[in-house]
Amino acid sequence: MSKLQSPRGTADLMPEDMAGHRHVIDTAKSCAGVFGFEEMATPIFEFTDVFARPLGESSDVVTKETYSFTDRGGEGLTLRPEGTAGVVRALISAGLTQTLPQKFYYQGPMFRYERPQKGRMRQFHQVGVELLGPTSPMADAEVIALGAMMLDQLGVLASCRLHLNSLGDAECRAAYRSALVAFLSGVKDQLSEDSQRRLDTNPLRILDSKDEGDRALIADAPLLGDYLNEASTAHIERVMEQLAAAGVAFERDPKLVRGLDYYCHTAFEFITSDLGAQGTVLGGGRYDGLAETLGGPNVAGVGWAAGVERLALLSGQAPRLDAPLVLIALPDAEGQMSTETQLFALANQLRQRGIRVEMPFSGNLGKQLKRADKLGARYVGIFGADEAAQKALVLRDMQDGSQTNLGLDAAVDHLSTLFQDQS
RNA sequence: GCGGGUGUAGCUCAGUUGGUUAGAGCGCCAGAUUGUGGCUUUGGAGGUCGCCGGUUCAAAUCCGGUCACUCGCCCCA
Repeated sequence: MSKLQSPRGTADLMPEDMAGHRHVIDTAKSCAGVFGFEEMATPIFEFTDVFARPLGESSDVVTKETYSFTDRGGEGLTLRPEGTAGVVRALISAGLTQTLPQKFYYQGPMFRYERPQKGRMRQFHQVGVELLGPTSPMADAEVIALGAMMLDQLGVLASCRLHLNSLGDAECRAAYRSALVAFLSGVKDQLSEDSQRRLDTNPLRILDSKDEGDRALIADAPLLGDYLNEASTAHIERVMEQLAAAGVAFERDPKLVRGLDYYCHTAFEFITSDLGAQGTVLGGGRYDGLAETLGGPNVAGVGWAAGVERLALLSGQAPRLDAPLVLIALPDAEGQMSTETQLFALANQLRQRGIRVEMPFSGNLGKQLKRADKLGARYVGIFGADEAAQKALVLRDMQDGSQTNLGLDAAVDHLSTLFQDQS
């Protein structure tokens, strides 16, 4: 086994992996397009503040999961751990806050310093969408419907459940938070070690604890739903109504809390049971305060991100290259390889018409036919001394072994139609 | 950062109570077949047994450490 390895938590995308990856990205992009989301990209690193401020100084993502460094000019930079903050920053930078709404789709690598396990890497990839401007619940519903369509087209929706919750606006979220902290502080001694720590850093997260003891305590805790004000209740009800109308199945999950500070109102996750502990396949929510936190104007927003690796693991087979035409050159009458040069010219003409053509680089006829078989070729063209004399190409059908002669003049047109019919 | 599991050929894996030259299947290369693939058959290449140290006459095997991968916790896509 070689000692040469990529750094921990990173992985090469070899062709078979890349096919699955590409399939997810292409599907996401085409679904986004139907909803009017156009692709954009932001830098892979930003000034550290871009992530530190909106994500919450104390959030785990910022305190222990970022790849941060100082560059040669002394700037504090951070490899992006998620996409939303960068997109909103770009919106503000470009002055697009004057021309709302804006709908963006993006895709690319993200970086989090974590212990890797299945479906969790230090460099991983996300596809995401952001809908900026509208405060309407329909924006939430639109974004969720888009996510559901993408998952459906990838064949993973059926094994996912959509969990939906409202975190309320800033006002009722704060009220609930203090009520929860008050309750939990009373039983602090009985909480798990992790949850005692979370009481300070992210108390809402305790609702989602996997510790048995915690779960029992939480059963009596105040519910977020009881603290929602009228506006917040109306908002989430409207979202649920529209999702139902669009045929998107969901379940209200009062314990769903997202880890990043900037979320408000609608929060949602599509969760699968097929990926061990890393069940969240797509997650997002509304983040109305984010733009202001970054120092921009007040711009509402809602969006989600989905893990490309996780989706690729779930969605199975992805399209690969078409079966090729294999052209085999044999020595001409003088024992030279002028045949190869003629075939190369033919290959190029066919390639210009979009046909995949392979010419083995060496080997006798037997070897090259074997190679053609491995490449999955249905048709093989053979061209040697006899064929050169007749100005013809032997076309072999690998399925039944039959062979026909094809005049060189007609070869390009004939093979073009043959391969177009095939696909 | 914390716990569990696993490291033997390119891949999937055997390898007995420690014993002499470490195996199989698949894959790869070549011959049988110098202009005809798949099937068959014969042969071949490919291994610091993750790494370092220890115990022993003797270590892939036992012990310690370390690294990597993996599963779970934390957190999240």
